[in-house]
Amino acid sequence: MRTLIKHALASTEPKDAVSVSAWVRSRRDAKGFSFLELNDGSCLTNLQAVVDSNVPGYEQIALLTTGASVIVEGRLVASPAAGQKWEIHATSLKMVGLADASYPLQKKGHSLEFLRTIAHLRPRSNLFGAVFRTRSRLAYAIHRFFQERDFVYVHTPIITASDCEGAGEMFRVTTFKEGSAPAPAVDFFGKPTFLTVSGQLEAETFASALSNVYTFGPTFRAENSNTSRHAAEFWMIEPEMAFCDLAGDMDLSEEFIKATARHALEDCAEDLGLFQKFVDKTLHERLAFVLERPFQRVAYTDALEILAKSGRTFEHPVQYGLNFQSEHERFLTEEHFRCPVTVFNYPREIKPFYMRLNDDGKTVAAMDVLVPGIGEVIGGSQREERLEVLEENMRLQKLQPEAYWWYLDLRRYGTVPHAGFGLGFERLLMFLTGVSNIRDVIPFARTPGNVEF
RNA sequence: UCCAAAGUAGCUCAAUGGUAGAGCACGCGGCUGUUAACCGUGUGGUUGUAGGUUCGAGUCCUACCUUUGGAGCCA
Repeated sequence: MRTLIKHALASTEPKDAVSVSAWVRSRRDAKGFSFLELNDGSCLTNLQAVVDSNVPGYEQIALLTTGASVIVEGRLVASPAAGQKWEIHATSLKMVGLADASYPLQKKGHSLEFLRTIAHLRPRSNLFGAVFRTRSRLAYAIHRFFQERDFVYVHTPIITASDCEGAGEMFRVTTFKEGSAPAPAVDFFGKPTFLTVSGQLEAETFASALSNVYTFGPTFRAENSNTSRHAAEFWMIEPEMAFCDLAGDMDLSEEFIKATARHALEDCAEDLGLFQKFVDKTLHERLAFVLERPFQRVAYTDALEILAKSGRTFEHPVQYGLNFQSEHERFLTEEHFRCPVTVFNYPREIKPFYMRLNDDGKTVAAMDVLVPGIGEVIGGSQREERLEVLEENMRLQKLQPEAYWWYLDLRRYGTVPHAGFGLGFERLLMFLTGVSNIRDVIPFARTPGNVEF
């Protein structure tokens, strides 16, 4: 039976018979025997196999170059040399698949740019193995976070007919053949359809029945964004809570960030060690800081004042009614507060129609969580639960209420104050791993002009 | 999309306008409980693409392509 390397390495005693199936990371030949560094992706650390020349299969040793796949059976014993606690002394060696000289991954380091061009092979590298193990563990942690708090997981649709969700350019979905342009009325769905840019509106319907819900799924934006923080396809997490106001929303967002940071530190310690060493020397310090301190909460107008009084000259104006620019967010999180910052109560004009109008009549109950290094990682709000106010908002933003009849129904039948937020999973991963390009935390990145693999 | 920078061997990088090189990878030989093994040796190039300037272009100019960084949009 196959033993995963992570379990072999975690062994507390020698074992007479283990079988390891893995890929060769490197081979070192000695007189009469060879060392094989084996990795099966179950953990960062390799298992060293010692293969004596009289072991069945040794005649193929010269073929076992970096990248080849093998099955090694043998005894797990304490290693006499420094560098590893356990090693396997082979009793049989079986070559499964060769990797010829064109195998592009070397034992030495590669640039992230090069590895992106071989996205099908990069999970075999130390860094990307660590990134994608961490991604998996965090996805699990996120489900656990919500499930433990009695949130219901809702699968909101990928295909939508709402063409004005207000969250960015959308991809068209059609069954029309290339080059043809018939009317949407005779297309598959009988109207224009798109890939979702957010599951929020649908999530609100379920929150209005099941109280606390969340979505966690793929999301699409057709923006021509060429940055290290944007992808055309990404995964978004959107909790939505009934009978909840903005303060409760901010509480949950802070709790969420802290829980995922704690989980990463505890559950992905080995992989985080790699990130700390090779990607971001301040990673542990930053995560510990996030865990220890409450996030700073500052109203939009107060944040404006901090920026205005900073003595800094910013490239973009600091003025009521304008969104914060990257330089402003960076100043707040990286220089002024030096920790995650939650900015709330934004001017009504710069936020979407569904955000709840505050009593001042000028601001809405919106909040953005800004983190050092990444910028905005969470955007959320208390939703407008009053039918008349919501309809007025829609008219102000030139939206047609009829198109949102089902969304408005929530306000007609047993409306409740409710709130939620959206969070980009990849941006969270960037924050928790220190990896600075979104293309390196998603298995196969889709960006303008790039859909290979 | 805008601004800036960069594209040279499979990878990482050198090369005053004057004969394209090194390390690693890979091949061969040697040595060794090795561990990014080591020593010797060999293979490896339409210098991103297309034009232009020049006696001569990897090097200078123009356009395009790609990548990176920053900006906008946002998650």
